Amino acid sequence: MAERVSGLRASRHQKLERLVERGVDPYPARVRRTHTNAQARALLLEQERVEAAAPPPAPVTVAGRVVALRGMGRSSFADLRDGTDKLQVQFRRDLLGEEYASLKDLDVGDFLEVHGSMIRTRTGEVTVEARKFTLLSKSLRPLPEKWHGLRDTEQRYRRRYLDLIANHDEVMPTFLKRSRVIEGIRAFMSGRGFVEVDTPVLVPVAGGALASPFITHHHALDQDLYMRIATELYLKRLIVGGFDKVYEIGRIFRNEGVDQDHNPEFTMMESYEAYADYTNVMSMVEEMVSTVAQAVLGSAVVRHGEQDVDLSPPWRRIPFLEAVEEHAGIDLYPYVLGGKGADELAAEARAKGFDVADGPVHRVYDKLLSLSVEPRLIAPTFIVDYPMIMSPLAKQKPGSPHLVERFEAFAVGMEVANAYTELNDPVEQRRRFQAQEEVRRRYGDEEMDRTDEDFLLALEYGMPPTGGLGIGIDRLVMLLTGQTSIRDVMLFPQMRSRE
RNA sequence: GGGCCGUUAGCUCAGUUUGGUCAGAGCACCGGACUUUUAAUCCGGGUGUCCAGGGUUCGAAUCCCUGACGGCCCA
Repeated sequence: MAERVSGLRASRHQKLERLVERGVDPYPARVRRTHTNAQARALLLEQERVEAAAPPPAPVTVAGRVVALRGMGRSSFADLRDGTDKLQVQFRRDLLGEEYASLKDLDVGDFLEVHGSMIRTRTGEVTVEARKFTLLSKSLRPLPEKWHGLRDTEQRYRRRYLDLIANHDEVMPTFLKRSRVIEGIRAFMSGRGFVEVDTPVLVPVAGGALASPFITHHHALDQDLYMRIATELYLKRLIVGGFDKVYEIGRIFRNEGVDQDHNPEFTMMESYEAYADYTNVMSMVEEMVSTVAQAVLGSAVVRHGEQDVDLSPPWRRIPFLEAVEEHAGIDLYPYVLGGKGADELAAEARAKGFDVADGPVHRVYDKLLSLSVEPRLIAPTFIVDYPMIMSPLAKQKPGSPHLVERFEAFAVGMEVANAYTELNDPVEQRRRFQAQEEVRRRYGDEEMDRTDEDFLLALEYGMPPTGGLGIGIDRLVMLLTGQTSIRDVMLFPQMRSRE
């Protein structure tokens, strides 16, 4: 029973019916491809290179999507695209006979298998001269326009497959690079002796970051569970268990807004290295990012708007308090020492023209950093030594009781990494969690770290001094591909459902 | 959460200021011509829930209200 279709789609359905009437299977199960488009092209080039007099290469069978059709009467051309290349096909009535007429049931968007010889046309185009062709899959919808592609951002994100087809040359390379960035990170980490692990996504306590979790429920256990907001606390349990170097690349879920560099689910790489501290991690990050850039782009220099940004080590290192002092003109030291309070700081910040709300002091610190410092950090920069209140999982900096050994890495005005010398003192860790709970109660702020008793128990068994790292893969891909929206480096960014 | 902008044919977009030959163009598609095209070309054809729902009006794509979705900026 055919779906009732109207307008532009009707003609494709009519073609489909004609094909079925002729006994053609519009969706056959078998493909007899002998060469990818790239291989077929290479075959001809190789033959031309070796000797013009050499025997012509044997016929090939290629397959792909018809992305262009040019009818010329007794001869027609199609462009066939597979995952490797685009290849022209010529159909000649004198070579195809009766079969030539069935071209009229072919549409742009159909998948086709073509058997024929590799030739060069008079204009020099490498071409398959068809002797036989078989429909592999009938397309029932017209594709977006060939000149402008698909411009509507909403459609590009909601129907990414169309974006990939219509804007192939712009969009596909970004996602291929994304894949190679992740490969590059794995190679780098593996080369340094790190072991890749998988830890739970569904967790009883959403800890390890200052963020709101998604909540869900397990029916059989009759227990609420959370989607992880970090992998940190599980990876540290593994350090307790005796892994010296572990990392995980995985999806993280944070119940927060959507904007140009936030998506509720995103990909993070976290690593933990025993017997290391945050200075070792800094060196590793510099090296990793420039190595991956080199591997994926062939250069450690990326383009950001009008300027070149060199990712080669060493990166600039600026203490947190100095950075805020320099860019915001506010001396945070009295606040960090505890002499002055959060409301006073918020008032001072507002007096300097920063739009910050009253709230927990760590929020004001964070706001000042993101308003005054972050946008100016175009060249890769480490901000180091954060106020302790912002960083409940980081170890105190020796000699600076209110600071911790923490850094964040910034580039092109965006945070890309966060790392600590990990706090491994279980008594102190409990105290820090309690301080977080305290702030949560006082301000009703869900974005505070949560006490994870099972994690504290693990720490009590003893964790070696450890350097830990979290690096946002999506943002790293943005940095390396020059994209300014996280949606353009995620295949399926979060969108509101349409009703 | 606030502000601004957008939503019209399968796609890319005009048309909204000033309500009335405003249902339009290009590509795509359909019919015809064409044996070397590659944004093929030439001739003919408009295929539509103007985002949705209310309202104003003799008359609404256009003005007003509400809502949906998206983008950008701010928070």
